[in-house]
Amino acid sequence: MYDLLIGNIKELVPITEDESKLIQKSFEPVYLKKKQFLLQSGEYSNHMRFISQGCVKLYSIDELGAEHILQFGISGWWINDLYAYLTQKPATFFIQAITQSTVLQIHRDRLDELFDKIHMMDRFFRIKTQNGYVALQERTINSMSQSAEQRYLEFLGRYRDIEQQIPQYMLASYLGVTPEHLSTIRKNIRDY
Amino acid sequence: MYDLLIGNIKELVPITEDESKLIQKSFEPVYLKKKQFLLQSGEYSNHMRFISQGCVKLYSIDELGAEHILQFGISGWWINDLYAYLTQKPATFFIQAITQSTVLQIHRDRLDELFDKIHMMDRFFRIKTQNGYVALQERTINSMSQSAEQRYLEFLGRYRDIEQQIPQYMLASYLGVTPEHLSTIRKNIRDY
DNA sequence: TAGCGTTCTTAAGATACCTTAATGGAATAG
DNA sequence: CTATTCCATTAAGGTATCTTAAGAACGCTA
Repeated sequence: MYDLLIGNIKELVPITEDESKLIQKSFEPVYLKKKQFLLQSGEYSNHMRFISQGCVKLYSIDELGAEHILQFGISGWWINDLYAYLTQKPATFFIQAITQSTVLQIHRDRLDELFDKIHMMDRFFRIKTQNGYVALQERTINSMSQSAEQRYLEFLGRYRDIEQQIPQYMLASYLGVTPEHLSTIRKNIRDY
Repeated sequence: MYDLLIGNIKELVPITEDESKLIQKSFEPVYLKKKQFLLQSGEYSNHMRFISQGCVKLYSIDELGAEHILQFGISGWWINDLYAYLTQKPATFFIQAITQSTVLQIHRDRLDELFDKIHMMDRFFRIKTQNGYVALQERTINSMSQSAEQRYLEFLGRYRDIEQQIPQYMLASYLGVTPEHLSTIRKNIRDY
């Protein structure tokens, strides 16, 4: 279970065997059933989270009660309400399991200890965050310059592995359209 | 000129006097006239850039020739086509001075040296990138859940210092609406 | 101070996407 | 296995935003 996590780290930075052991000891597993919450709006987010298995979603609910999915997470991805984690303020997002999932999480205090002991942990999270930033930036550009149909097709091309794990109305929420509209988009594509 | 840069770093992580000197030696100033480019699409982005003075914009141009502004940068902000910088591929974005500006930039090779010599530099960019990620995430949520008028008002509340340095059509591009539409939004607000 | 390019405004018609509502099929719980 | 809830589809009418076009205001520069 920890292999995926350690592999994820070693992919980007070198760590020693001892450091690897220390890291593993700092994470604890969380088992989630389908639809179970890992975090709810209003709670404090004191852990960094790595998805070992399954599929989860990060979303917010606006004043009108509508759900907006910011991010999906599958095996090998990190997920968090980063703002809440960093500021130690109550979360504004929800994190919920879409399928039965296993998450490895580390408490902020443990992680801060690792940051002080292991230079490469700072580097690892620097690079990870940079990559996440770039991906989010590209999504922003796409949502500004592309039609819903183009965004749908691009999502399919890039994340077919996620598309197969989620219901269509969640993809609609991620793309920023109504489920009805996504349905007509798909119909238009079918009809060429 | 370097005071703002060093202050920006010391705000987040502790560095020694020697390290501060080393950092300053690694950055070089770039002076930009109004409308001058710091980076153009197709070029390689080999520097991390800190805006010491002035106002610049980071934008892309889509297939239809329309400009989409991803980020403004003013005094004290970092700006880059991070994807191009990290992957060493040709840039897809432009960075252009809106007003006469001074930028402090560091070459990737120098920065990588700093990362190896100074643990706190990795931490500094980790935290900076995390903060940038959180800000971008909030912008994403806003563009998904709010009307153009709400986004305009929120921008005014948050970045009035930027709004005063840029023409309105650039703000329209940043908000993801046409200049004409922003104009009618403003009219509606005037008329209560 | 005149002239010219740049930016902002206004308005009419077009379009992408939303809202609501109804239906049938698929998944899930008892 | 059946009832019930959840999910995808379709369609009609509505709204936010875009496109196009024109003129007005602003700000350089000669």
